[in-house]
Amino acid sequence: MIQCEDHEECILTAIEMADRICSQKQLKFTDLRKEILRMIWEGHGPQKAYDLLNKLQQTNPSAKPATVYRALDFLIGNGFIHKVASLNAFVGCSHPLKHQECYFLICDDCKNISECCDANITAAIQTTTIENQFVAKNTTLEIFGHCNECLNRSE
Amino acid sequence: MIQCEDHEECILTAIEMADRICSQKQLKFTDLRKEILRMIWEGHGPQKAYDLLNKLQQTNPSAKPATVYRALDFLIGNGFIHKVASLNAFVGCSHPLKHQECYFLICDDCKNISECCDANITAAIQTTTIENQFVAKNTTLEIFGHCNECLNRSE
DNA sequence: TCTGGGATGTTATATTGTAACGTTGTTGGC
DNA sequence: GCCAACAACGTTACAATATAACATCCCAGA
Ligand SMILES: [Zn+2]
Ligand SMILES: [Zn+2]
Ligand SMILES: [Zn+2]
Ligand SMILES: [Zn+2]
Repeated sequence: MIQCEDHEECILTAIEMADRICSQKQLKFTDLRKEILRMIWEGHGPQKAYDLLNKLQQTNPSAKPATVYRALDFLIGNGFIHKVASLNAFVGCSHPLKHQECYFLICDDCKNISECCDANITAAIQTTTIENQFVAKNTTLEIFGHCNECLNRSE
Repeated sequence: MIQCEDHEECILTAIEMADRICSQKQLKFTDLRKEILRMIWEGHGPQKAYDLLNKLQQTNPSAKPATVYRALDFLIGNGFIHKVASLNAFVGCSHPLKHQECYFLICDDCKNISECCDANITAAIQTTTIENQFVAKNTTLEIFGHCNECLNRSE
């Protein structure tokens, strides 16, 4: 999900954005890919591949793991979703054109996940990679802890 | 591995350090746990659980997945190794007392992995988490790309 | 010596992800 | 329109990663 007021609206926006980008880039935004993207956005947090498969099988009983994983590959490859490596789960990207690197805050309690793609972090990482004479291609930053809502609730 | 001149020396140092810390903390550094830690350090990069199991079975044919995973849990829990989430692999920690959070540079070519636990990155992350009113407990930062050696070699 | 709890053994199973190959469907050149 | 090429998808099988549950062992401390 990632911070929204009207989640239906939020889902639609994400799908329309993906639709537009696919048109521009001549990518095939098939029903299957759209359906998987919708299901990822519908969940309020990281979605697991086999949960997506189970949901998909309700409307498409012949769906198989490869069905889901191929759609996920497409969506990841084109920046519409991210894989959360620490969770083996997938989450929608709220700004698929802006960047490759997304950083995440993930609440251990409510599982809410939000992107926190701060330029200062990017700069600090870049400084360190340069110091280490390393050419970075891809960065995974996943910060686990407790979100404000859960902290307040537990007081 | 992580930067060393004499890797035998490097392995021994890591094991002795773990031994000392376990004594101090009254932890049981059993033969099995020591063996798994040694095997992780012997590899020059992230080690996979089932590769460790295969090696272990050469001397301990009755070893099972749980055998390895329990030792890994102990080693992770006490900071002697880290899990590299993006790779489903495990790597020795070069400074188990210093911190919980280790950042990694991982070469896509040679698979060499080095810790890059820079304070500036930590500070940048902290600033962002505070801005987001988030209390961080655990951070995964894995930077993939190409190391200096591999860049030079390919020129 | 007894005993409680941690470590390990053992079996089974859950979860996550890919390989390989066949079929379908679209698209663009002829 | 026809056909070749290629991408998407269907299908089967399997590989790779990880955990649950319960039994047994073993040692430190009462
Ligand atoms: Zn994103
Ligand atoms: Zn929360
Ligand atoms: Zn470390
Ligand atoms: Zn390299």
